[in-house]
Amino acid sequence: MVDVKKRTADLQGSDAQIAFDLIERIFFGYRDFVGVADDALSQTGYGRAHHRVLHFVDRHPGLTVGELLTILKVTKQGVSRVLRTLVDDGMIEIQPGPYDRREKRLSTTPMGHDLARFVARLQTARIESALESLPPGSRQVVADFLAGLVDDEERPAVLKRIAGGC
Amino acid sequence: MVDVKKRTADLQGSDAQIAFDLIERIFFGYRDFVGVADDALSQTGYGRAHHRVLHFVDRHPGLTVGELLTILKVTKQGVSRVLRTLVDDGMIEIQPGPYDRREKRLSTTPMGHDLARFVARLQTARIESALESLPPGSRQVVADFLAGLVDDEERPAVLKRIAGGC
DNA sequence: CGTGATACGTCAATATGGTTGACGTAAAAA
DNA sequence: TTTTTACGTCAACCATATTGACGTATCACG
Repeated sequence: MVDVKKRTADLQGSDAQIAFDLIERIFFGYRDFVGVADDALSQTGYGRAHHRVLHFVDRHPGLTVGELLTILKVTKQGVSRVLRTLVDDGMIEIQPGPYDRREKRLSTTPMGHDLARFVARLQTARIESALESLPPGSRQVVADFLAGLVDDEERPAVLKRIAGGC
Repeated sequence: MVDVKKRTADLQGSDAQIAFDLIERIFFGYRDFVGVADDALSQTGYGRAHHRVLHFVDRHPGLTVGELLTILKVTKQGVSRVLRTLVDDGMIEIQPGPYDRREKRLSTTPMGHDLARFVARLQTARIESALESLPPGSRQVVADFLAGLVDDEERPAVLKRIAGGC
Protein backbone atom coordinates (compact mmCIF):
# COMPACT_ATOMS: atom_id res chain seq x y z
CA MET A 1 0.00 0.00 0.00
CA VAL A 2 2.86 2.33 0.79
CA ASP A 3 4.50 1.24 -2.45
CA VAL A 4 1.44 2.03 -4.49
CA LYS A 5 1.11 5.47 -2.98
CA LYS A 6 4.76 6.19 -3.60
CA ARG A 7 4.69 5.11 -7.21
CA THR A 8 1.52 7.01 -7.85
CA ALA A 9 3.04 10.14 -6.39
CA ASP A 10 6.15 9.72 -8.51
CA LEU A 11 4.17 9.29 -11.66
CA GLN A 12 2.01 12.29 -10.96
CA GLY A 13 5.04 14.37 -10.22
CA SER A 14 6.76 13.40 -13.45
CA ASP A 15 3.71 13.68 -15.61
CA ALA A 16 2.92 17.11 -14.24
CA GLN A 17 6.42 18.33 -14.99
CA ILE A 18 6.91 16.95 -18.44
CA ALA A 19 5.18 18.54 -21.42
CA PHE A 20 4.39 15.30 -23.23
CA ASP A 21 1.45 16.93 -24.92
CA LEU A 22 3.46 19.70 -26.60
CA ILE A 23 6.47 17.48 -27.27
CA GLU A 24 4.29 15.15 -29.30
CA ARG A 25 2.24 17.87 -30.96
CA ILE A 26 5.49 19.40 -32.17
CA PHE A 27 6.56 16.03 -33.54
CA PHE A 28 3.32 15.22 -35.37
CA GLY A 29 2.68 18.81 -36.44
CA TYR A 30 6.11 19.15 -37.98
CA ARG A 31 5.91 15.75 -39.59
CA ASP A 32 2.77 16.62 -41.49
CA PHE A 33 3.79 20.21 -42.15
CA VAL A 34 6.95 19.12 -43.97
CA GLY A 35 4.95 16.28 -45.48
CA VAL A 36 3.05 18.89 -47.45
CA ALA A 37 6.28 19.93 -49.14
CA ASP A 38 7.65 16.39 -49.36
CA ASP A 39 4.58 15.18 -51.21
CA ALA A 40 4.53 18.11 -53.60
CA LEU A 41 8.21 17.79 -54.47
CA SER A 42 8.43 14.01 -54.62
CA GLN A 43 6.58 14.18 -57.93
CA THR A 44 9.43 16.23 -59.37
CA GLY A 45 12.07 13.85 -58.02
CA TYR A 46 13.25 16.25 -55.36
CA GLY A 47 13.58 15.50 -51.68
CA ARG A 48 13.66 17.52 -48.53
CA ALA A 49 17.24 18.64 -49.07
CA HIS A 50 16.37 20.09 -52.48
CA HIS A 51 13.44 21.91 -50.95
CA ARG A 52 15.53 23.53 -48.26
CA VAL A 53 18.13 24.77 -50.72
CA LEU A 54 15.51 25.99 -53.18
CA HIS A 55 13.56 27.76 -50.45
CA PHE A 56 16.44 29.69 -48.95
CA VAL A 57 18.02 30.58 -52.27
CA ASP A 58 14.66 31.88 -53.46
CA ARG A 59 14.19 33.88 -50.28
CA HIS A 60 17.70 35.33 -50.39
CA PRO A 61 18.72 35.93 -54.00
CA GLY A 62 22.45 36.50 -54.31
CA LEU A 63 23.12 34.18 -51.37
CA THR A 64 26.62 32.72 -51.39
CA VAL A 65 27.33 29.04 -50.90
CA GLY A 66 28.97 29.77 -47.59
CA GLU A 67 25.95 31.65 -46.30
CA LEU A 68 23.72 28.79 -47.37
CA LEU A 69 25.87 26.36 -45.41
CA THR A 70 25.61 28.60 -42.35
CA ILE A 71 21.83 28.81 -42.61
CA LEU A 72 21.31 25.09 -43.10
CA LYS A 73 24.06 24.09 -40.68
CA VAL A 74 25.44 21.49 -43.03
CA THR A 75 28.78 20.97 -44.74
CA LYS A 76 29.53 21.94 -48.31
CA GLN A 77 29.67 18.27 -49.25
CA GLY A 78 26.19 17.91 -47.86
CA VAL A 79 24.71 20.36 -50.31
CA SER A 80 27.02 19.90 -53.30
CA ARG A 81 25.06 17.13 -54.98
CA VAL A 82 21.70 18.71 -54.27
CA LEU A 83 22.85 22.12 -55.43
CA ARG A 84 24.42 20.71 -58.59
CA THR A 85 21.18 18.91 -59.40
CA LEU A 86 19.14 22.08 -58.97
CA VAL A 87 21.59 24.03 -61.14
CA ASP A 88 21.64 21.30 -63.81
CA ASP A 89 17.85 21.29 -63.81
CA GLY A 90 17.74 25.01 -64.38
CA MET A 91 16.17 25.82 -61.03
CA ILE A 92 19.12 27.76 -59.61
CA GLU A 93 21.60 30.08 -61.28
CA ILE A 94 25.17 30.78 -60.26
CA GLN A 95 26.94 34.08 -60.80
CA PRO A 96 30.33 35.19 -59.51
CA GLY A 97 30.24 37.68 -56.67
CA PRO A 98 30.36 41.31 -57.84
CA TYR A 99 33.21 42.27 -55.54
CA ASP A 100 34.73 38.94 -54.67
CA ARG A 101 34.73 36.67 -57.69
CA ARG A 102 35.53 33.62 -55.59
CA GLU A 103 32.00 33.74 -54.29
CA LYS A 104 29.19 31.97 -56.08
CA ARG A 105 26.05 34.01 -55.85
CA LEU A 106 22.99 31.79 -55.99
CA SER A 107 19.55 32.77 -57.20
CA THR A 108 16.48 31.00 -58.51
CA THR A 109 15.60 31.04 -62.18
CA PRO A 110 11.99 31.93 -63.05
CA MET A 111 11.22 28.21 -63.08
CA GLY A 112 12.92 27.65 -59.74
CA HIS A 113 11.17 30.68 -58.30
CA ASP A 114 7.79 29.35 -59.37
CA LEU A 115 8.48 25.95 -57.85
CA ALA A 116 9.63 27.51 -54.58
CA ARG A 117 6.54 29.70 -54.46
CA PHE A 118 4.27 26.79 -55.30
CA VAL A 119 5.49 24.84 -52.30
CA ALA A 120 5.51 27.89 -50.04
CA ARG A 121 1.86 28.51 -50.92
CA LEU A 122 0.92 24.95 -49.97
CA GLN A 123 2.66 25.34 -46.65
CA THR A 124 1.04 28.73 -46.13
CA ALA A 125 -2.35 27.16 -46.70
CA ARG A 126 -1.64 24.62 -43.97
CA ILE A 127 -0.53 27.36 -41.60
CA GLU A 128 -3.54 29.58 -42.28
CA SER A 129 -5.82 26.60 -41.83
CA ALA A 130 -4.26 25.91 -38.45
CA LEU A 131 -4.62 29.56 -37.38
CA GLU A 132 -8.14 29.93 -38.72
CA SER A 133 -10.10 28.90 -35.65
CA LEU A 134 -7.72 30.47 -33.14
CA PRO A 135 -8.37 33.76 -31.34
CA PRO A 136 -6.95 37.04 -32.68
CA GLY A 137 -3.33 37.52 -31.74
CA SER A 138 -2.59 33.83 -32.04
CA ARG A 139 -0.32 34.37 -35.01
CA GLN A 140 2.01 36.45 -32.89
CA VAL A 141 1.86 33.99 -30.01
CA VAL A 142 2.80 31.12 -32.30
CA ALA A 143 5.57 33.13 -33.93
CA ASP A 144 7.03 34.04 -30.54
CA PHE A 145 6.79 30.47 -29.30
CA LEU A 146 8.62 29.12 -32.32
CA ALA A 147 11.34 31.73 -31.96
CA GLY A 148 11.63 30.69 -28.32
CA LEU A 149 12.48 27.13 -29.36
CA VAL A 150 15.56 28.37 -31.19
CA ASP A 151 18.91 28.25 -29.39
CA ASP A 152 19.53 31.49 -27.52
CA GLU A 153 22.78 32.17 -29.36
CA GLU A 154 21.18 31.56 -32.73
CA ARG A 155 17.98 33.53 -32.20
CA PRO A 156 19.20 37.01 -33.11
CA ALA A 157 20.70 35.83 -36.38
CA VAL A 158 17.68 33.71 -37.23
CA LEU A 159 15.17 36.48 -36.55
CA LYS A 160 17.22 39.01 -38.46
CA ARG A 161 17.42 36.67 -41.42
CA ILE A 162 13.70 35.99 -41.41
CA ALA A 163 12.83 39.66 -41.08
CA GLY A 164 15.31 40.54 -43.80
CA GLY A 165 13.47 38.51 -46.37
CA CYS A 166 15.34 39.28 -49.56
CA MET B 1 7.80 51.20 -66.75
CA VAL B 2 4.73 49.12 -67.19
CA ASP B 3 6.88 46.08 -66.59
CA VAL B 4 8.26 47.46 -63.40
CA LYS B 5 4.83 48.30 -62.08
CA LYS B 6 3.57 44.85 -62.94
CA ARG B 7 6.48 43.04 -61.32
CA THR B 8 6.23 45.17 -58.23
CA ALA B 9 2.54 44.43 -57.93
CA ASP B 10 3.17 40.73 -58.37
CA LEU B 11 5.82 40.67 -55.73
CA GLN B 12 3.72 42.55 -53.24
CA GLY B 13 0.81 40.23 -53.87
CA SER B 14 2.92 37.13 -53.38
CA ASP B 15 4.75 38.33 -50.33
CA ALA B 16 1.55 39.34 -48.64
CA GLN B 17 0.01 35.94 -49.26
CA ILE B 18 2.88 33.70 -48.28
CA ALA B 19 3.68 33.10 -44.63
CA PHE B 20 7.46 33.11 -45.02
CA ASP B 21 7.85 34.23 -41.46
CA LEU B 22 6.06 31.25 -39.93
CA ILE B 23 7.40 28.77 -42.47
CA GLU B 24 10.92 29.64 -41.44
CA ARG B 25 10.20 29.91 -37.75
CA ILE B 26 8.80 26.38 -37.88
CA PHE B 27 11.95 25.21 -39.65
CA PHE B 28 14.43 26.81 -37.26
CA GLY B 29 12.33 26.19 -34.17
CA TYR B 30 11.99 22.51 -34.91
CA ARG B 31 15.63 22.18 -35.83
CA ASP B 32 16.82 23.45 -32.48
CA PHE B 33 14.05 21.73 -30.52
CA VAL B 34 15.08 18.31 -31.80
CA GLY B 35 18.69 19.43 -31.49
CA VAL B 36 18.18 19.40 -27.74
CA ALA B 37 17.44 15.68 -27.88
CA ASP B 38 20.01 14.97 -30.57
CA ASP B 39 22.79 16.50 -28.52
CA ALA B 40 21.78 14.70 -25.36
CA LEU B 41 21.55 11.31 -27.03
CA SER B 42 24.58 11.59 -29.29
CA GLN B 43 26.73 11.08 -26.21
CA THR B 44 25.14 7.67 -25.70
CA GLY B 45 25.61 6.71 -29.35
CA TYR B 46 21.95 6.99 -30.18
CA GLY B 47 20.45 9.01 -33.00
CA ARG B 48 17.08 10.53 -33.73
CA ALA B 49 15.56 7.19 -34.68
CA HIS B 50 16.50 5.67 -31.34
CA HIS B 51 15.00 8.65 -29.56
CA ARG B 52 11.67 8.36 -31.34
CA VAL B 53 11.35 4.66 -30.58
CA LEU B 54 12.41 5.10 -26.97
CA HIS B 55 10.03 8.01 -26.48
CA PHE B 56 6.92 6.35 -27.83
CA VAL B 57 7.60 3.01 -26.18
CA ASP B 58 8.11 4.79 -22.88
CA ARG B 59 4.92 6.73 -23.33
CA HIS B 60 2.90 3.68 -24.33
CA PRO B 61 4.11 0.66 -22.37
CA GLY B 62 2.86 -2.55 -23.91
CA LEU B 63 2.93 -1.02 -27.40
CA THR B 64 3.21 -3.61 -30.14
CA VAL B 65 5.68 -3.34 -32.99
CA GLY B 66 2.85 -2.84 -35.44
CA GLU B 67 1.43 0.06 -33.46
CA LEU B 68 4.87 1.63 -33.29
CA LEU B 69 5.15 1.44 -37.07
CA THR B 70 1.77 3.13 -37.41
CA ILE B 71 2.74 5.95 -35.07
CA LEU B 72 6.11 6.58 -36.68
CA LYS B 73 4.85 5.97 -40.23
CA VAL B 74 7.84 3.85 -41.13
CA THR B 75 8.31 0.25 -42.23
CA LYS B 76 9.23 -2.58 -39.93
CA GLN B 77 12.62 -2.82 -41.59
CA GLY B 78 13.12 0.84 -40.79
CA VAL B 79 12.88 0.29 -37.05
CA SER B 80 14.26 -3.23 -36.79
CA ARG B 81 17.90 -2.29 -36.39
CA VAL B 82 17.16 0.59 -34.04
CA LEU B 83 14.79 -1.51 -31.94
CA ARG B 84 17.23 -4.40 -31.76
CA THR B 85 19.96 -2.05 -30.56
CA LEU B 86 17.74 -0.65 -27.82
CA VAL B 87 16.74 -4.16 -26.73
CA ASP B 88 20.35 -5.39 -26.79
CA ASP B 89 21.36 -2.36 -24.73
CA GLY B 90 18.75 -3.15 -22.13
CA MET B 91 16.67 -0.03 -22.78
CA ILE B 92 13.58 -1.79 -24.09
CA GLU B 93 11.98 -5.09 -23.06
CA ILE B 94 9.93 -7.41 -25.21
CA GLN B 95 7.13 -9.60 -23.89
CA PRO B 96 4.65 -11.67 -25.84
CA GLY B 97 1.15 -10.27 -26.00
CA PRO B 98 -1.12 -11.53 -23.21
CA TYR B 99 -3.94 -12.57 -25.53
CA ASP B 100 -2.17 -12.81 -28.88
CA ARG B 101 1.24 -14.27 -28.34
CA ARG B 102 2.40 -13.34 -31.83
CA GLU B 103 2.55 -9.75 -30.72
CA LYS B 104 5.66 -8.31 -29.17
CA ARG B 105 4.71 -5.97 -26.39
CA LEU B 106 7.37 -3.31 -25.97
CA SER B 107 8.16 -1.42 -22.79
CA THR B 108 11.10 0.48 -21.38
CA THR B 109 13.30 -0.99 -18.70
CA PRO B 110 14.02 1.23 -15.67
CA MET B 111 17.18 2.35 -17.43
CA GLY B 112 15.34 3.06 -20.68
CA HIS B 113 12.62 4.87 -18.79
CA ASP B 114 15.15 7.10 -17.09
CA LEU B 115 16.83 7.95 -20.38
CA ALA B 116 13.51 8.75 -22.03
CA ARG B 117 12.50 10.96 -19.11
CA PHE B 118 15.86 12.68 -19.09
CA VAL B 119 15.47 13.76 -22.70
CA ALA B 120 11.81 14.65 -22.24
CA ARG B 121 12.73 16.93 -19.37
CA LEU B 122 15.30 18.73 -21.51
CA GLN B 123 12.71 19.26 -24.21
CA THR B 124 10.16 20.38 -21.65
CA ALA B 125 12.60 22.95 -20.37
CA ARG B 126 12.96 24.36 -23.88
CA ILE B 127 9.19 24.49 -24.30
CA GLU B 128 8.60 26.17 -20.93
CA SER B 129 11.31 28.66 -21.71
CA ALA B 130 9.60 29.52 -24.98
CA LEU B 131 6.21 29.92 -23.27
CA GLU B 132 7.57 31.88 -20.35
CA SER B 133 7.24 35.38 -21.71
CA LEU B 134 3.99 34.76 -23.58
CA PRO B 135 0.56 35.89 -22.36
CA PRO B 136 -1.68 33.50 -20.41
CA GLY B 137 -3.53 31.09 -22.64
CA SER B 138 -0.62 30.85 -25.04
CA ARG B 139 -0.03 27.22 -24.20
CA GLN B 140 -3.45 26.30 -25.51
CA VAL B 141 -3.04 28.48 -28.60
CA VAL B 142 0.25 26.80 -29.43
CA ALA B 143 -1.20 23.34 -28.79
CA ASP B 144 -4.14 24.04 -31.08
CA PHE B 145 -1.93 25.47 -33.79
CA LEU B 146 0.32 22.42 -33.78
CA ALA B 147 -2.67 20.11 -33.94
CA GLY B 148 -3.90 22.17 -36.88
CA LEU B 149 -0.73 21.38 -38.81
CA VAL B 150 -1.51 17.67 -38.69
CA ASP B 151 -3.29 16.08 -41.65
CA ASP B 152 -7.06 16.24 -41.20
CA GLU B 153 -7.43 12.48 -41.49
CA GLU B 154 -4.68 11.85 -38.96
CA ARG B 155 -5.70 14.43 -36.38
CA PRO B 156 -8.30 12.42 -34.43
CA ALA B 157 -5.97 9.46 -34.02
CA VAL B 158 -3.02 11.67 -33.11
CA LEU B 159 -4.94 13.67 -30.50
CA LYS B 160 -6.43 10.56 -29.00
CA ARG B 161 -3.01 8.98 -28.74
CA ILE B 162 -1.50 12.06 -27.12
CA ALA B 163 -4.38 12.41 -24.67
CA GLY B 164 -4.22 8.70 -23.87
CA GLY B 165 -0.70 9.00 -22.62
CA CYS B 166 -0.52 5.89 -20.45
C1' DC C 1 55.44 40.61 -56.28
C1' DG C 2 54.92 36.70 -53.35
C1' DT C 3 52.63 34.56 -49.50
C1' DG C 4 48.95 33.21 -46.94
C1' DA C 5 44.12 33.10 -46.14
C1' DT C 6 39.55 32.52 -48.16
C1' DA C 7 35.59 30.54 -51.07
C1' DC C 8 34.58 26.87 -53.25
C1' DG C 9 34.83 22.17 -55.43
C1' DT C 10 35.74 17.25 -55.37
C1' DC C 11 37.15 12.53 -54.26
C1' DA C 12 36.76 8.86 -51.02
C1' DA C 13 35.12 6.55 -47.18
C1' DT C 14 31.65 6.18 -43.80
C1' DA C 15 27.25 6.69 -41.00
C1' DT C 16 22.34 7.01 -40.41
C1' DG C 17 17.87 6.33 -41.44
C1' DG C 18 15.21 4.93 -44.29
C1' DT C 19 12.94 2.05 -48.62
C1' DT C 20 11.09 -2.32 -51.37
C1' DG C 21 10.93 -7.17 -52.18
C1' DA C 22 11.15 -11.87 -50.97
C1' DC C 23 10.85 -15.32 -47.82
C1' DG C 24 10.08 -17.56 -43.28
C1' DT C 25 7.96 -18.66 -38.66
C1' DA C 26 4.75 -18.87 -35.12
C1' DA C 27 0.30 -18.37 -33.70
C1' DA C 28 -4.48 -17.13 -34.28
C1' DA C 29 -8.82 -17.63 -36.74
C1' DA C 30 -11.82 -19.72 -40.03
C1' DT D 1 -6.74 -28.04 -41.83
C1' DT D 2 -6.12 -23.98 -44.19
C1' DT D 3 -5.62 -19.22 -44.24
C1' DT D 4 -4.52 -15.00 -42.28
C1' DT D 5 -1.97 -12.22 -39.16
C1' DA D 6 2.12 -10.30 -36.53
C1' DC D 7 6.50 -10.25 -36.75
C1' DG D 8 11.44 -11.12 -38.24
C1' DT D 9 15.14 -11.19 -41.51
C1' DC D 10 18.06 -11.17 -45.57
C1' DA D 11 19.44 -8.51 -49.45
C1' DA D 12 19.75 -4.65 -52.20
C1' DC D 13 19.31 -0.08 -52.50
C1' DC D 14 18.56 5.13 -51.84
C1' DA D 15 18.92 9.88 -49.70
C1' DT D 16 21.14 12.66 -46.76
C1' DA D 17 24.63 13.67 -44.28
C1' DT D 18 29.45 13.39 -42.18
C1' DT D 19 35.00 13.83 -41.98
C1' DG D 20 39.37 14.21 -44.14
C1' DA D 21 42.38 15.27 -47.82
C1' DC D 22 43.48 17.74 -51.63
C1' DG D 23 43.04 21.20 -55.46
C1' DT D 24 42.01 25.74 -57.61
C1' DA D 25 40.89 30.33 -58.13
C1' DT D 26 40.90 34.63 -56.02
C1' DC D 27 41.66 38.17 -52.64
C1' DA D 28 44.36 40.80 -49.16
C1' DC D 29 48.52 42.19 -47.23
C1' DG D 30 53.43 42.98 -46.27
